[in-house]
Amino acid sequence: MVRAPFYDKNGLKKGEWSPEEDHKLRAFVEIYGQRNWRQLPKAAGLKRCGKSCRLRWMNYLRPEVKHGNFTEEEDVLIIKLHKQFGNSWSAMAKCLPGRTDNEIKNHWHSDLKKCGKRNPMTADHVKDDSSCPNEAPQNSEGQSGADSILVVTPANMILESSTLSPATSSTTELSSFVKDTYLPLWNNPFVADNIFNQDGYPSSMENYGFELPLPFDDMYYDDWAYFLYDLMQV
DNA sequence: AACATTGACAACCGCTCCGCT
DNA sequence: CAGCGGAGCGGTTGTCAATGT
Repeated sequence: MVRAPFYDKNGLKKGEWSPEEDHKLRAFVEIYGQRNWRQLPKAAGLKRCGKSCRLRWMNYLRPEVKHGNFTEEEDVLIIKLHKQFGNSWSAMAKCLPGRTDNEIKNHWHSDLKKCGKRNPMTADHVKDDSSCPNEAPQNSEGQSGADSILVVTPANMILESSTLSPATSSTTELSSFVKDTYLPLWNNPFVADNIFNQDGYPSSMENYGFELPLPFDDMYYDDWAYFLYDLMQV
């Protein structure tokens, strides 16, 4: 299913990897770690270029890489993420533990793309939905899309709020309590960011002039991110 | 049964980014 | 600040299997 092995003019092997090569690469990386990919093949006794070794490790040999079919949940998430990130496969991969950018890209081109065409409703359904709170695309100025608000949360986590942000979406359905208490945080993301200490746990809110009956006491920053994310869905 | 088409996926290629000197 | 090298990323290709005609 892949290119037959061959040697290029520099004597470097290309094409399909043999089990023996896989074994050498895996053993070497597990002992010495992922660094200096250019030197690695020589040190590991592989007649491959560093790039090829890196790719093989990242996409296939890494223990955390999941092999096998994508689940329905993963499919839905990928469609949502594609709405959010476009073709930033690596960003999408960060939101899908165990899946590589290459896998997602292949899956998209071979399967999900045509699903979107076939069923535009699916695409509409996920429109403007921020499905991954971990990452958001930024332009060179560190901003996302023109109409977006960037919410920087702990650990440099960035939430992109599009038109669905609480400030602009169906606020009528947003309880006044939530609006009055959390929207100031929403609109002051850097304050929100500071409520967490370096370990990712919340510091005292009174330090920042907030008296919130919060779920914060035992709220880790991930929870906080998802809490904001949930607000966006209101 | 033979041939053509499509799907799936590993791997390659070229470009960009980033850190170091 | 510029140049260089390594790493990472996204697009593309090549090949085989499955399916259709």
